[in-house]
Amino acid sequence: MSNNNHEYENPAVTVDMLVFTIEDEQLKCLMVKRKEEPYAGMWSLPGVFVHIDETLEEAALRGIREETNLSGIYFEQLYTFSDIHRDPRKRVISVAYMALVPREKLTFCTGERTESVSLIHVNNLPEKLAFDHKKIIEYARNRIKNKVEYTDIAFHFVSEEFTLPYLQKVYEILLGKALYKANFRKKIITYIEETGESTAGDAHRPSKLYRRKKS
Amino acid sequence: MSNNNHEYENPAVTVDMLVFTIEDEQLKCLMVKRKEEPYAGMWSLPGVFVHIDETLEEAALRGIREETNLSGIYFEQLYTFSDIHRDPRKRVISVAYMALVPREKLTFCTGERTESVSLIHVNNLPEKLAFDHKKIIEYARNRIKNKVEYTDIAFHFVSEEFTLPYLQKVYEILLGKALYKANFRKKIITYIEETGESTAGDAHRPSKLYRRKKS
DNA sequence: GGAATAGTGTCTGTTAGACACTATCTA
DNA sequence: TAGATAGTGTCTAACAGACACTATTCC
Repeated sequence: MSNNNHEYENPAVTVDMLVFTIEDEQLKCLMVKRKEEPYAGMWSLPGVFVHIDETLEEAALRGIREETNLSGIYFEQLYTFSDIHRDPRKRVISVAYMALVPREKLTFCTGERTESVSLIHVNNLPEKLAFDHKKIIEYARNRIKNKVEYTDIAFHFVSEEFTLPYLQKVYEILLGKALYKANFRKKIITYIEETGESTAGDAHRPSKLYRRKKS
Repeated sequence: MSNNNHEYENPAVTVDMLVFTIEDEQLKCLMVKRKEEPYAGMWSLPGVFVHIDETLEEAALRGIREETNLSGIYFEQLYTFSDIHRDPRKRVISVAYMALVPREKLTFCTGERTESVSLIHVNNLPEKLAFDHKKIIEYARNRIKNKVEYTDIAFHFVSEEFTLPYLQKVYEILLGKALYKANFRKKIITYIEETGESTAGDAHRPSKLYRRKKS
């Protein structure tokens, strides 16, 4: 299949997964501590080599399942990274996929090829990450921030039923700025409907629960 | 390098280029008529296999230069397509790049591996295109339509100096709907400045020439 | 002056931003 | 009733949409 003419040698293709969630009022990304070289002992995004008989989406889901229990989640293709020396071993082109999940849906476990798995606060990343993964995470961070403004991706971070104070908090975390309560509610109210239920038990007024409107 | 285990066989990687421009008040895409199998005689996007020692961007520019004179143009990565059988020969993953150019900057010539090169009206594509290129073009068409609303990509279709009536026409073509002249001007005026020149010679009021503001 | 296109003024309804207010829970 | 958080009413300025008007050119 390969020969000495570089025109006919194929680069390897990987998929790197970014699983984002919100925990402790912070945007976090699932990362794994590498067991093997290169970058042994460093944090990296979970990733897999793309098999010859699977699509990128299938590879992405396979990668996610190695460390988590996730299925039926929202994810989208982010960008394809191709710097020549992004992997010190050989030429590797990586397609990044981004998943957004509510914290309650996510449980994770250490995979075979990893030392540990953890949720890393995106605004407080370790100084050095494996490969070009810092760049990839920053790219994703930016995409999220932008899309929050003109799409409904923020809803992927909350469960089916949610309170408006919490949804607002999510928006504030993703946008990185405070919002006016009354204005936020006026804008968001058209996309949601009351479930009829409320939270209760705290020493203050309970908040109503909402779900997204189907329309 | 490769063996019988499919886990270690690499898919081939190509870059497909979409060069968009506006001609005769229509959005058009540069396409080539294929000389070789597969899909000989059919229209397809210009594309190249990615060399082991070049980035995707470098490959994209190389692909563009085979049929055009373009350099220093605007282009962005569009999406990576990975359907298993998108290429009947073998497994090929393709990264699509999209370039936007004013018609005056573009000249093109038939490359070595192609029968002819032409600008195809995007709203009136041939019934069948090679590979999954129809899907790719439609994806790009959508991206352009969306980004016109919240970015300044429309400016890439006009030359450095332009009239407001023409710029409005470009917006209308990209959005696929008519705009009110007064409202369009009010919105766009903050991003541009007069050159001091005007068009002239027609049997009507000449229009002022503008350029983009740097700020 | 007439045909044609360039360019402006303005009214209206909607929305973003800011802020002050009222409501409901538990201890 | 105090403390805490949920939720509402409203003013203002900015903006989008719609439309009617004026301006400049060449014949």
